[in-house]
Amino acid sequence: MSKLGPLDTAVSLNSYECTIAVECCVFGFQDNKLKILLVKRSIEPFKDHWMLPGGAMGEGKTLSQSVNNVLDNLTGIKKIVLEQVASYSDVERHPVKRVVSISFYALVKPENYPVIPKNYISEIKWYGLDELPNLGFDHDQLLEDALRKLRENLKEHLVFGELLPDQFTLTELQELYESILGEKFDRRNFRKKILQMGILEPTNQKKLGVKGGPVLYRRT
Amino acid sequence: MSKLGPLDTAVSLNSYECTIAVECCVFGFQDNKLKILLVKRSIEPFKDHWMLPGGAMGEGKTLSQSVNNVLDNLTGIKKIVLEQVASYSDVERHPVKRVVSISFYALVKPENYPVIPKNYISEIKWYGLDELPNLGFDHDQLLEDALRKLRENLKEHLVFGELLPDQFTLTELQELYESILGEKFDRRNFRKKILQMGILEPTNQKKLGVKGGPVLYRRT
DNA sequence: CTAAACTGTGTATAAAGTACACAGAAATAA
DNA sequence: TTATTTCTGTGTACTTTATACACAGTTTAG
Repeated sequence: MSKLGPLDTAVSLNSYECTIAVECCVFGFQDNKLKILLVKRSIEPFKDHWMLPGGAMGEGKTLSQSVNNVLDNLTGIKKIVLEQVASYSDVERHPVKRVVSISFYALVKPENYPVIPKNYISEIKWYGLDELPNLGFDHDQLLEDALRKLRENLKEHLVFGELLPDQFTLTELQELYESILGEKFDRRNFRKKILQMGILEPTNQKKLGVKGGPVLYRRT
Repeated sequence: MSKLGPLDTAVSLNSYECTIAVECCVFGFQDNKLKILLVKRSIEPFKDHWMLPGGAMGEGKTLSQSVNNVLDNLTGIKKIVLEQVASYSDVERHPVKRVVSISFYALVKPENYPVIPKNYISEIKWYGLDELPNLGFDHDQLLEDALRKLRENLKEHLVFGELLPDQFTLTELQELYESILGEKFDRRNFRKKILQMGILEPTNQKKLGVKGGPVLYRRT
C-alpha cells in the first residue's frame, strides 16, 4: 500500500493497493450432465473445503491471462473460452486479508483435460449441479452468479464453447441445453428454433453406434 | 507489491498487489435526452481530456462504496443506483502505472445534483449521446459497454432508477425508453406492454401545463 | 372562443411459441 | 436372417405475443 499522488488513476484520490484474485467457474458436460470443476483446499483458511479454482492475478498479466494461468497450473486446462461474470469486494469476504476477486466462467470438455491436484489442492473433482457441497469463502455466491450468467448467455447467443465435439447430433445439443437450463424441450420445437438461427449445418455423416442413425451437425 | 504466501487468496499463487480504480458512467435524463456525465481532467496523463468520473478504491471500502465516494467528492451525488458493468485489466491501459478498473453505471436526475469540478477536474458537463467527445484512457470502451448493459437491463426488467420523478406520465416514460434505446415506439403498444407488467399505478392527478391533461403514474 | 397540440383508447394482422403423434433407421436379441 | 427395441426425423393446429394503425377527447395558447 502506498501513496502515489495524482497519477495513479483517472481522477485522483489517495491510492490504495490491494490483492486482486481471479476465480473461475469451469463448466463441463459429462455423462449428459452439466458439471462444475471444484477443488478441495488443503490449507487454512477453509482447509478441506471445496471451492472454485482461483488465485492471485499475475504481475504484468491481464485478468484473463491470470485465469488461464491459474487453470493451467491446477489442471492443465489451457486457452479456453472465458466470460467475465462479476467482481466481489466485501471487506470481510476473506478472513485473513483484503482480497477483491473478479470471477469468470469457462466451458470445457472434461475428457480433454485430466485434472491433477496441485498447489495447496488436495482433491479436484467434477460435480453435478445436484450434488454440490457448500463452498468455502463466498464461492456459493460466485457459482450462483456464474450459472445465472451462463444461462442468460445461452438463451440469447447460443454459446457452447468447447462443451461439445466438433460434430454433434441435434439430440446431443438439446441435451446440453436441457442440462444447462434445467428444463426439458420438445424435440421438434427445439430443432426448429436452433436451425432457423442459421449457424449449424448438417454434415453428410451419421453418428454410428446409436439407434436411428442421427446425422451429425457442425457450426458454420 | 509483496509476497504473502498461501493465505492471500483461495488457491495460492504468488501474491501481487495492484491499484484498483472504479469508474462510473452516470446517466441522466435532461431535455428529453439521455445524458452522460463527463469530467475534464486537469493533470497529466490525458490532461484536458474528457473522461468518465472515477478514482481509486478506498481502503476498507467495497467497490460500490468507493464509487459513491468518488461521485460524492466530484459532484455531491450520493447513494444512487449502481450496477456493475465489467473489469478492465489491459496492462497498458494506464500510461503511467498498472491499474485495474471496475466500471459501474448509475442513474440520476441531473436537476437534483449541481455538479462542481473538484479534485483535478477543470470542467464537468452533461453530454448527449450525439455530441460525445473522444474520451481519455480506455473510457470510450467503458462507456460503450455501460450503455449496452443499461439497454439490456432496460429491456428485461424496467429499470429507471432515479431518472424520472416520483410521479410521471406514460409519455415521459416512453420518451425515456426511446432515448435510452435509441428507437421510437408506438404509443398504444408501449402503454399496453408497460401496464401489463403490473408495476405502475395511476394516481388520480393530471399533469398541469401540458395539453391533453395526461394522468400521472407512480411505481406500485 | 377557436385553434393547435397532446392524450387516450381498440382491433385486425403478423409473428413467434407451444403442444402433439407416427413412420423410418439402426442396433440388439433371438 | 428376422423380429424387436430404441432412437431419429418431421408437420400442423393452436395459443400467445408483437406490430400496425386512426380518431375523438382534453388542455393550453392565442
